[in-house]
Amino acid sequence: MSTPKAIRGTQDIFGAEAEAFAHVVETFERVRKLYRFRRIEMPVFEKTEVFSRSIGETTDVVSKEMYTFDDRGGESLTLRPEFTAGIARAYLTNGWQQHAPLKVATHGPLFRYERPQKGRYRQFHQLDAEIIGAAEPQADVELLVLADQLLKELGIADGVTLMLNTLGDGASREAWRLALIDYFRAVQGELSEDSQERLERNPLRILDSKDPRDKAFVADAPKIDDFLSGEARDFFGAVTSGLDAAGVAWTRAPSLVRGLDYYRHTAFEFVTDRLGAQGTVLGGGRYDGLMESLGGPPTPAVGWAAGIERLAMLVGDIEPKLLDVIMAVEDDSLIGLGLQAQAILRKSGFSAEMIFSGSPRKRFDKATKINARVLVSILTTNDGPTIRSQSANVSEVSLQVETLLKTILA
RNA sequence: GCGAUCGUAGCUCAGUUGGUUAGAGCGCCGGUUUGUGGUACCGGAGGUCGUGGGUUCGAGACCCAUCGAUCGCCCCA
Repeated sequence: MSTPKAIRGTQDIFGAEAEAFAHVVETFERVRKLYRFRRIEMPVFEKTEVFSRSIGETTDVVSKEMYTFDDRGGESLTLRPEFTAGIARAYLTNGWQQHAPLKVATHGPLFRYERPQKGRYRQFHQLDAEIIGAAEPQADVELLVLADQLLKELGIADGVTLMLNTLGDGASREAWRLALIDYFRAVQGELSEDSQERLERNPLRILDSKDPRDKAFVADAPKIDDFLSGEARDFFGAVTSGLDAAGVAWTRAPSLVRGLDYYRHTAFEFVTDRLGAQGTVLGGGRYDGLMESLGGPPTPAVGWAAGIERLAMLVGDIEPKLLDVIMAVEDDSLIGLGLQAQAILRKSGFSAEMIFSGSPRKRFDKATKINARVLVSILTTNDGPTIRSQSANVSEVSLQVETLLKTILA
């Protein structure tokens, strides 16, 4: 009988990596509460149109990366490739408008059919924070300050830079897009094959091409700043001055664009060079047009998502807290005594583990190999059942543990 | 979807130009020793060499396909 293999691009996370993963999530939960973002839980799948209508039919995510299937009733469903669309749908279908402006946060698995590589998986995990129903630039600022504090508390802010741009309002963005098409079409033959194709589908994407043939032209390409309406310029100015006031460092990235169609105004990425090709660790922006694409009223909103795996890689190994007590039961007739001691210790708030299998003579040796504050052996001596404990360093914990253990045989 | 590198024991790996019964360390199990903060020695279990074809007298090694991993492209968090 052969054992079924895990699905390509999925991960079974264990040990130090799992601890780092949990640390990222726990830190996010702690920080998000400081900013009063409310926790929400979302379904992992939605009707396919939730994503296709909001993210954009022509995007790579929708056109070739979604896990889409018909359920038994013949309805087309899709495993969520991102959080934002589902949250927008929930906002509309649950009447969450009554809570606007609504600050929400969640985290969990997402699914995209991509070629796995470093920091990229088919089932991956993100943190997500959104503010829905707030048109003010202060909402953008709050979200970015939250992101900045999260990275700082994870201890990885030093290697990560906030790249910031504005895409302008709908009209600004469209005028810029047309100017880019004009500009690049003139040199179309000299662009990379990928960019020649992008020219039709998503010309903004040419701006962050890595191909040197494209980079030569990107430098002199039309700048969004020349197409911004006065209102859009003021909005971006308010975001940047807000960040300055809050002490968040940022770098203007005039060619930073977003891959999804719904973004307007503020667009940002926190990037690092420590993760190879997958350098974006947290990204997002304002998506004022999204609610309308789902049939809702015009609703301003901003949000971001962060890759938990990528953050965990930057955080590095997190060692679990040192074990308080390791016990070796060196006599099978005393296992009950060991269980009693273990229960008392754990109920008193100390972590404890017990070795009671294998050769009785080797149990103590095994116990010594496990790093713990207190080493306890339970054995039979001339005085009968005996509990001995010792610790490398006398500490509050070791004293309390010894006191507890003394009560057992007393 | 495209390219490159790689798949040998639970883990890390060795295995010569193709040549007997595929090895080591760690880990695991047992024994002896030691006798209380990581002792030493002896023994044991564990492998259809990712999978399927092919070449050959003979394949872990060579060829093809396939699955998977890794790193890029692309995409994105």
